[in-house]
Amino acid sequence: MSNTEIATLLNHVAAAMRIIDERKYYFQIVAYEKAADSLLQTHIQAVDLLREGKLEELPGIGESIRSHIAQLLRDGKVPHFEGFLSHVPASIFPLLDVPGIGPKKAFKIVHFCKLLNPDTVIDDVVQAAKEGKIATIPSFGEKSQQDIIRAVSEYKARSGKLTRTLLPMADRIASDVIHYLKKHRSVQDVRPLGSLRRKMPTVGDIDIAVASSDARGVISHFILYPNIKRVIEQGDATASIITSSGSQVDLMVQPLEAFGSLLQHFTGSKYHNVHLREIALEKGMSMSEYGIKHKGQLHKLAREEDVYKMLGMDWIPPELREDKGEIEAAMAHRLPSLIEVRDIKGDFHIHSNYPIEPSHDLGNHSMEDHLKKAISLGYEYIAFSEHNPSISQHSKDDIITIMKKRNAYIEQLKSNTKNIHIFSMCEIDILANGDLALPEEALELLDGAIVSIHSNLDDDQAAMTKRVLKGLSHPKAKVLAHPTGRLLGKREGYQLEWREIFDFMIEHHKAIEINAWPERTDAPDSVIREGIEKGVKFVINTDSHALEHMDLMPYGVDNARRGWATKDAIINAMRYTSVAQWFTQ
DNA sequence: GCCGTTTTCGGCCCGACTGTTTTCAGTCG
Repeated sequence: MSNTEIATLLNHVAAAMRIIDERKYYFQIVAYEKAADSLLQTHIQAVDLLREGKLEELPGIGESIRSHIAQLLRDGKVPHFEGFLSHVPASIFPLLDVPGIGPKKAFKIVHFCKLLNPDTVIDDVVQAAKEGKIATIPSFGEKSQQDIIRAVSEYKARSGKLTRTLLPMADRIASDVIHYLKKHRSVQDVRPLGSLRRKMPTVGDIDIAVASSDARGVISHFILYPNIKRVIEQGDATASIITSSGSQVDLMVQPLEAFGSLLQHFTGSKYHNVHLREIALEKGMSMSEYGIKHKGQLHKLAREEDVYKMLGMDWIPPELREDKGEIEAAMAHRLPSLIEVRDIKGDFHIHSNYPIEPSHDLGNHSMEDHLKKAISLGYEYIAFSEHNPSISQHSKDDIITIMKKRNAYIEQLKSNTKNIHIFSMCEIDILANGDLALPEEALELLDGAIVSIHSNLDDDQAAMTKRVLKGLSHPKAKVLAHPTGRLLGKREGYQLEWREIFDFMIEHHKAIEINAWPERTDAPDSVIREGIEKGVKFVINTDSHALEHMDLMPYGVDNARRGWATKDAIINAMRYTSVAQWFTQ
């Protein structure tokens, strides 16, 4: 049973408790929801955490929920959960995915209209609305009836698609809106916030903050944005729209003197903010997007640093604001000094168009072009890492010939190139049996190899771990690329026994890749964080198949920062001589 | 149900907006 499935169940139990008696169960509800979020945010499966006695280390999971999950994984069900779930029809749960419908509304609809089939309830509720039945339910009216029809239609239009947007696309949408907002004369500052500012790999709603003394004017301007589908809501200081591309954009406006508080509030995350406000309470303060109240007086804060300072802690980089220990670290003045884009001195994962005759895709541009680009990025070194020659279409001797020729080409390139160092690498498939898809004689020609899984992705965890470790055991294998194989919104990827992988990496001086490709962002931040704590080294690579892909490096750095990476944990933040030495270790 | 540099008991964030309400419930972030 996956973390996603367990989280869904916990959320369902919480929803049932809200319906049964929200006041009575209030703190259990909050606890269950937090535990569910916590499970969704880790890439390590609950069953593994449980086996290692580490499930309770997840924030929001204590003795009680741990034992329920243990029972769930053992027996497939938990009587304590079933007790709550039996009080509500199962047909309410699909409705909870429709924006604007929460547990209470879902229950009323299902109860009054007698819609009891979970498989058809989404369509049934639209039918009931069209027949005018929804408007007759107490506390519902004509408007809410129409809202439900529209909400379901929007929900169905995007079902099956990625409901969150990849970070670069969200960046583009945000910058269009920001460009438009700046046209309003009262706007003094505009910033993208929320998960966009925290650099999450996928972004839900796009949050934007504006500093202005004319909130109404800015909001009137905002809702006239040209690429708009509809206005969701509009108030005195906030508004939300849906763009024609289907993205929700939330706007908040505050005067410049309170902008620091707004930045802090709107950046989140939810649990980071909740934790900060609890600390404020302990200090006799109360904080919101308007400022910090202390002894009856509201202190408006123009700078975000001052919000944290007033609470007695250091400013926290947005990427860390997930309530995963960053607040404690900030209070102790022990926040890590995170890696930055300017620390990056090279890129190891570049697919040029050199005719290596691979089974996977070749790059679009020449090695020479990539070198120029690397120099323009200020790199000290670069590694070429085309896929190995196809083993199904070449004999062993063919492959060795191709690789010798490539090696000679790279040697020639080296002798003609100043200002940057070149490493000769390859991205080599780890075959189903754990062997590398390149003969020994060809491997010896390389400075090092990137190894990765591209086939038989459904091996189970133990088998996949064994396979990866076997692939990594060759002395030339230095980097494990995109180590979970996930593609955001498309596939989950495979599971590895991370502790075993980490130990092996440390002992044999190898590194795990942080793949900057936005659809991958692989390793995931939770894996990076745990690896970093153990002392594992990482490499941030773009996996470029074209020149412009080399510009994706900042997304890799973002993800490394979310994993609490400092520059001393990143191989390609080291100087050339150190990297060259690392290749020989 | 979780959690701890005042606590293993007694706390538990803060606000915006909408619709159907005459003063608030539900949803969202």
